Amino acid sequence: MGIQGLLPFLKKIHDHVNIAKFSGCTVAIDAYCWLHKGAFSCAEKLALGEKTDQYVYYCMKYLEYMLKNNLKPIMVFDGCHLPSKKDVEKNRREKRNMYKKKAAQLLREGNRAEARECLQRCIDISPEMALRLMEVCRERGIDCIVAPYEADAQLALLSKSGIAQIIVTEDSDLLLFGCERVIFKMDHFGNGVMIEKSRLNEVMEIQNGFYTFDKFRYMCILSGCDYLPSLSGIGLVKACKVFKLARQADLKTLLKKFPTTYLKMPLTVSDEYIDGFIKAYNTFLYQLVFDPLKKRLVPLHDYEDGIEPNDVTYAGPYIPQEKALQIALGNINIYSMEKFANFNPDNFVPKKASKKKSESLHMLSIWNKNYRIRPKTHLTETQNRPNLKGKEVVIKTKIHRTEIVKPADDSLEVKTDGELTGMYQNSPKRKLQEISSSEDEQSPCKRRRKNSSSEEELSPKKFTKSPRKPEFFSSLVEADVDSSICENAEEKNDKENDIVSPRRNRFALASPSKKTKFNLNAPKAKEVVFASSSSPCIKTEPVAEDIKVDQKLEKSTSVQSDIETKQEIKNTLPQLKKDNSKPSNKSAFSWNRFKSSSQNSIESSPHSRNPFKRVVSEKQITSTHTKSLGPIHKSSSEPSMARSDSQKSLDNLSQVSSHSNLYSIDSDCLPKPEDMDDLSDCESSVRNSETNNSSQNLGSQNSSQSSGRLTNNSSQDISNQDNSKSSGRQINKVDSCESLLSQVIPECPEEDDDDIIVVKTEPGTSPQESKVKVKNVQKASMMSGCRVSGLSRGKKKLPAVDIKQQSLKDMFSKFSNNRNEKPKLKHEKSNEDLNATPTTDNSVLSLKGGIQRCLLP
DNA sequence: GCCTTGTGTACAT
DNA sequence: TACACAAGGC
Repeated sequence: MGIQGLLPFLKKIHDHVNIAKFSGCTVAIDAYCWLHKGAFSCAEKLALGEKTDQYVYYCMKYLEYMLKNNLKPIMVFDGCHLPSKKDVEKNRREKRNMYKKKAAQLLREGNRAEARECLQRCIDISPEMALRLMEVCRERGIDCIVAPYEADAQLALLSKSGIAQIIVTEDSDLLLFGCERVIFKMDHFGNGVMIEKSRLNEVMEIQNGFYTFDKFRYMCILSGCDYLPSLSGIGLVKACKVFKLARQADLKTLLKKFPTTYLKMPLTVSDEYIDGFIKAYNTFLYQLVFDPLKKRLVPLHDYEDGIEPNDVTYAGPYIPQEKALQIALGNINIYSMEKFANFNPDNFVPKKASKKKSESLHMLSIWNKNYRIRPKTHLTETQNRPNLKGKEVVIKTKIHRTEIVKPADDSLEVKTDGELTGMYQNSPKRKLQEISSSEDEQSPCKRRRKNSSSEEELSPKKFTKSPRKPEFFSSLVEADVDSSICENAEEKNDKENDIVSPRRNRFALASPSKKTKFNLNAPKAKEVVFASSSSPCIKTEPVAEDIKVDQKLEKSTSVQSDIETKQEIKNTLPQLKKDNSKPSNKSAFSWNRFKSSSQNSIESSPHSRNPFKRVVSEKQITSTHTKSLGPIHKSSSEPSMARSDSQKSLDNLSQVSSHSNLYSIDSDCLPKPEDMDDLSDCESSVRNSETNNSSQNLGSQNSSQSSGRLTNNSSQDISNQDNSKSSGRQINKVDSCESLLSQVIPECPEEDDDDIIVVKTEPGTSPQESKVKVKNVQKASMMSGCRVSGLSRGKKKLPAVDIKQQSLKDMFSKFSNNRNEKPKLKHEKSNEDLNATPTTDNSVLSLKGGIQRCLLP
């Protein structure tokens, strides 16, 4: 989700680049983004449980481009769900389930196109899919790492530690985590939008010296992030205004008074919101990540004095080191927490890795003992660009043919002088002139700014248009530019100029009108605390729940669902030749996960706690204060608020405000690592209670199903479900969904002898009545000359697929060719027949469009 | 008029 | 997941 509207908000500092320019660098990639996009193209197959590698090929296209351009990609995968993000994940899961139900309903109604849309919306990337991609990547010599929690934080670690110089993602959160350079919206040809951390101040328009990265982070959190919903009526613009005007106020006081002081809004900020704010901030700071070089689980940033790991378990409960390593290597299924691979980097030899041996140690695998981080000198040049004034240098600049300036109707349009000037200045020829011209006294930064407005009007692919790129990248990459150039005296001048250059902070020279009204010397003690905690600004649902409990409960629910499924199959499918009782985990449409996903029984767990409920013990207050507090009313005269200062000022709040223990989130309210080992008892008790609940519900559900009626408004039901409903109700909901799908399974009046698969249509009906046959599949496939998914020609039986997936397949196939005129084949009915009384005969034939192919003359 | 918020749509092939 | 757009509040 990220920060809503952040990327458009940062448009001013969008830098259109091609990643090939970073040749020789390491690129860390948010693998989930590509997987998700790749899965989009094969959503149906995934939903139907068919084997496909389409999403792998999709990702490899990007990676091949990078390898070709001498980049070292590191694929970073998501790990366990973070307790802080539990609500977000739950909502996503519910949405996916809703769309699954909707898809089934639409298929039943014959609306295949819309059903496909729904299936695309309920794409879920399973650990198995991630594993498949990892396997292919490793064969190609590409490093992969699974984050203990969020890939975002893991990517940030790679950036922070210097392992990766560039991050590729679609998630704007990466900027909050502090990544130096992030490329968004990258296409297969490496074109994307780069945002640099060092330029964020240009957007916030904060006076020179008053900007800190923390302010940017505060702004984003205030506007609403994954860990904290925004206050009503507060978006990025208003949040920016607040931190633009605010100077030395400590955070808690600032949050209390900002609506009236800076925004003139009648908004009351509750203490709960402020607590949530601090937690969100800490989650960005201290989320647990895996350091591949130390091979240890570490917080993204070192804990400040006064903060103990147990205080911030919402940023990721501790995981034992060996387990964390196995997760990082991709050997543990992060859903089931069971081992499902056995990758050992010490023994592994990639088969298809590039044979070209690099001498650079930073190009080795990060798991290799000889791996070394790429020297920083190459990249610092990008920040302190050499002043080329008076220098004669040879610059190699690759002109990328990918840029096509679409003439559109330019020729027909009447251009203004400004536009024409802009076009001229942006023409490639002109740019080369600019670069090579030593007479141009403008700094690269000034040129860039000058042209930025006209760039907007020209081309959708602006990356090659930016006049800053050639010298920027040539300094970074091309060896022809003497790197020592930036070490001479002129660099010093440049640095001095940089202070006032627009590159650093174009708003640094604030006009008098922009002067802050904020009194820098106002003592914090005088800040008025607007005491009102009654505002229902934020949800106070538990977030810091133990992830282990979550996983175990999820598992236990899925065990329960397995039991139910098996029982159903036992009762209704005596003739089933293969055991389908265990739904395929490989499917994005996995019923196992579908069922387990609706669990919210954790809320009823004795271990679930409300982190917002604060119980402050005297011991904690003492420890927090003695450890972390500086002078209480220290009024810094320094304009720049360093992180440690802000941290201290935050700590000070706990004394000033009535709410003590600001930083020390009460450990009594949060699960501790040692708690995690004691939860197995909880698991069994919860499982038992769920079994009871579900069995009762199952009974009632069956009785309602036996009436032969569909709960037609089931999709509405699910969307209207109150989150606070009991676990029993949740299971009921799942059952109702199951019933829906059981209803969509087609019936066939005919009987035949070969290869019969029987699936349940309705509970209570006899197997004989509910038989649906797939007739002579092999014959049909051979006759038609088409390939039937999952069925080799030598085989006679259908592949063992989940029954409900099979039913969906049937539904799909029934409606897949409705619009296509085609002659009848043997065993095949007309379209009208299909619509009237669908049979699975056709479904087998028409899978994967095989019908069309076999009809070719 | 500015800003937030909700809805619809594209994403790949 | 992000963007574009429209509606609605202030």
